[in-house]
Amino acid sequence: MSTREKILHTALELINDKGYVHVGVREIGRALKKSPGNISYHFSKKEDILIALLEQYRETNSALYEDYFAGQPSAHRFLELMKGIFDSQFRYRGVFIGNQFVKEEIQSGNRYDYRATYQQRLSGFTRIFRELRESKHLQVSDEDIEFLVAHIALVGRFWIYEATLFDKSPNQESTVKHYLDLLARQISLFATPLGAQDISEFRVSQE
Amino acid sequence: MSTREKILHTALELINDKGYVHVGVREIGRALKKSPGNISYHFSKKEDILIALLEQYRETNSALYEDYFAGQPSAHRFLELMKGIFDSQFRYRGVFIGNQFVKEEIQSGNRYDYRATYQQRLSGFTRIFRELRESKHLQVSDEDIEFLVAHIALVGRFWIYEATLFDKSPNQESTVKHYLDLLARQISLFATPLGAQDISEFRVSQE
DNA sequence: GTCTATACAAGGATAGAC
DNA sequence: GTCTATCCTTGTATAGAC
Repeated sequence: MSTREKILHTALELINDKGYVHVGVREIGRALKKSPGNISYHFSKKEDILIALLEQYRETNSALYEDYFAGQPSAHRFLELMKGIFDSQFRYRGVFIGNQFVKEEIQSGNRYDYRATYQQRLSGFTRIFRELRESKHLQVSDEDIEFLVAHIALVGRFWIYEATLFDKSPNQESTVKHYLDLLARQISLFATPLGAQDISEFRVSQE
Repeated sequence: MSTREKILHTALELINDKGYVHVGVREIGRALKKSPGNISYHFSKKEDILIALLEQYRETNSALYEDYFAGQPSAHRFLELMKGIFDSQFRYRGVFIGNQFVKEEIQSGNRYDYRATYQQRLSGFTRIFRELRESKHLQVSDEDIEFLVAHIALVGRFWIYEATLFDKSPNQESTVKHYLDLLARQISLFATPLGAQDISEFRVSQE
């Protein structure tokens, strides 16, 4: 593992544990028995570490979406996709939580074009729901789809904040299960009998 | 207005505008033509300013809940309550957004017992939905209520994060309207004809 | 190209004079 | 209640060794 990769690995662990603002450049160096200046050599700004982690996260997710779109649309496979995304968000939780910076980076769009990725994700979800309508898993109007997409955009982004709000280090399995369950119940409200069966099968498979 | 109140007022403005981490003690002092040491005299730690603002926010909200529970339960009045809460969250948006600290304060529970307040709010929502069932506005099982409460807890806390994610200073009226609308649509899914009429009346009144 | 040592600036916190 | 002076930590930049 290169020094750069080691830094990212250690930084993510520390950030998940203590939060971005409380992890100093000196501390990352100490954990790796390197000098703080060496960290600066690989990442000239502390924020650059966060950018690199965000990039890793985005690549993981893009692969998950590609997998989904390569197969047949179904409520079951959609929930599997969401489980993959939630697991990956959990792994990178420290990157999202409690730092003004990610927000600023998103707003400035200088280095990490989050806005474009986000728009892509939203149209991805719109496409997913339209396909689930065509495949008779969901019975939804265009307005319903808009509503569901807005819902997923919010829940899918902020569940991890809520999960770590009262519990500093929650259990990944039960936490992801809880929020997936909420999501499953939400789309159940628009499911056809076929979709409902698919969803209940998924929920059983997660027991 | 006492110096203490002036500090809180100015700090909230600056924090809403620039974010907590980017507002320095020296800067608050400069805006008030006071020395930084004087700010420290009134609030020995920068975090204490945030605590005091959280306290103001909580008091505003408690009054709103009391008003609601003093009257008759209805879907319309419930949405009015939520509008009051959303407006107040908007006013204090900088306090919630982009700082690790509020989270830590919640977790430690040293000075600001957020956990207890939060639990109160959750049982408040459970009560509200049970009453709306009794008054024939909603047709919900106990499981549905649990689901709706979980939903409101998440959306009601994090909509303001989402709203400021891509837009640094969003328009209060249209933003609150958008998220209230999502909320109205969500409870519409469980509404009786009476409740549905109540909800659509509310939506019309917000045009 | 990789790393260490070190200097500098900015911001929160504190002691003590008035 | 208010101010000045000072300390300490932390992000950042750079000179120079290997």
